[in-house]
Amino acid sequence: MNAVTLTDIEDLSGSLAQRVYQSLREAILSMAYPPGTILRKGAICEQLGVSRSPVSEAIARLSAEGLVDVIPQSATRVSCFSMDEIREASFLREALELAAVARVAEQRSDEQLTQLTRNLRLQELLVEDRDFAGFYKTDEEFHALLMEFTGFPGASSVASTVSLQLKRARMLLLPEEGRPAEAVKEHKAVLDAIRLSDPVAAQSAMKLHLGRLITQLEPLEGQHPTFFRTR
Amino acid sequence: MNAVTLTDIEDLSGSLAQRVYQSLREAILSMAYPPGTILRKGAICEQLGVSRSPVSEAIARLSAEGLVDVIPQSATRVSCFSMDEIREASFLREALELAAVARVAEQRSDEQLTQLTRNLRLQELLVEDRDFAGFYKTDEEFHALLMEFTGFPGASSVASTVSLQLKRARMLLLPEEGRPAEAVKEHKAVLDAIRLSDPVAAQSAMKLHLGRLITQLEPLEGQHPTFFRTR
DNA sequence: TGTCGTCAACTAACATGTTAGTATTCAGGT
DNA sequence: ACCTGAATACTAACATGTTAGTTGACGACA
Repeated sequence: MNAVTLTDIEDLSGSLAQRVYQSLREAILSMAYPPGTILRKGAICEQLGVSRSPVSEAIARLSAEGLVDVIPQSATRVSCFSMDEIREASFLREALELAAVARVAEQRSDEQLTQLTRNLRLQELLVEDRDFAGFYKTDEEFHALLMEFTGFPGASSVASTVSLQLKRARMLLLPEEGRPAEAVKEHKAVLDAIRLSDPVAAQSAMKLHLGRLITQLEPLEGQHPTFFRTR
Repeated sequence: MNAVTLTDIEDLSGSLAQRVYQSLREAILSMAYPPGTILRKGAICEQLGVSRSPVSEAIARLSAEGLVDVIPQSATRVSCFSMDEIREASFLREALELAAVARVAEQRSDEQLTQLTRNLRLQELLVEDRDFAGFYKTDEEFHALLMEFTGFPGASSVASTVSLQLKRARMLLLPEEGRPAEAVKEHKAVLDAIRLSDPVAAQSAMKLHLGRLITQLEPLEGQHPTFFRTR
């Protein structure tokens, strides 16, 4: 059991520890390792063909990001969701994205506007083709572009780190008919406000958009009780 | 040379790695290890009387937080400031604190209001006594309280992680006559808006306050060129 | 004298051995 | 049957040994 669910680290670049980290992270975010799964260092070492050092470092990082809980001298398991943490992540993400979108609306370049427009066009095409996986990826890229266009290179990674739990919880959402099309419309509203250099309008459009996600996420606790921390 | 500038890990709690991390972090933030200082794992192990494992883990964390730069297979040094990074940290911090203060203004409890008021009173007393170190600490506590009172336990630590570079750069500021008294006034404006449950006023008061810090920090690049990354 | 290539010394990165704390199991007693 | 506690098996945490990449110094050559 527990066959090779980890992506081979040969395909990745960087230090061993870095590659192990990416492999584990991918497995956790994709729910290949569902919440509660116990991670055995020994098994991971064997599967990936590395020693315990890089695995330990990777797990330490995952622990810092809240993706795993390590119980001292005992075990380390994939962390369960908690609706409180999800709300917290949503709050933090909203704070960052609202600040970003306002800034971008104020001082975007034409080139940046073009890139965003192109991305949005792509979103429309993908939804039309009912390629939801592709849309999902392009959606994330849209938000990442906005963070990048603040001119602060680290902002994007902080935002994505802070919303890791959201990204993971989102995997539980069943593709809801018509939701992607709505999301595109909301993105469009954000982009229109940016085009008009109207930071306030951009913020409220973005706030509306982000509010939808947390609304979708709320009922999850009832639907997947086993994935949530019992209080 | 390079005498015992590290606080003894005996005084701290938690795992060894945790204690080493705290000790190093303290040394870097207090500028006992100024930017550019080369960290030798061997020397640190000797000073603290531990092996390389916990030291490596600690350095990995510091690296993730941007406090040290690791040059693969070669060396690890305390990271230099860059004004771009400082501006980025300021942007991120502002995003988080504005969101927090608005939320607190909207849904604070009376107990929380009391705690903030007590803190502010203490600030006044410390400034009156010209106890600037004490004021500095209470100032940070004020901001930490606001993050805590959002009801999101992790928000406070995210905010402080994000603004680590600000905290460090602030150590370079010479105590400017009258600045603490002004800061107290600005805090007071924030608190007044919170008392009146006026999120918009609270945000603009906070924005004003945080803007002051970055203004003070800007000239630092010229005053301490050796601490800044050369571009 | 200046430049290039080789070599030695040093460091982070990785592998592996050891310790100590935790949880489970199972025997013995009630 | 159920509670209790000692012994055991397992894990993370820590220590130490090994590898490999980088840097800087030194010497041969132009």
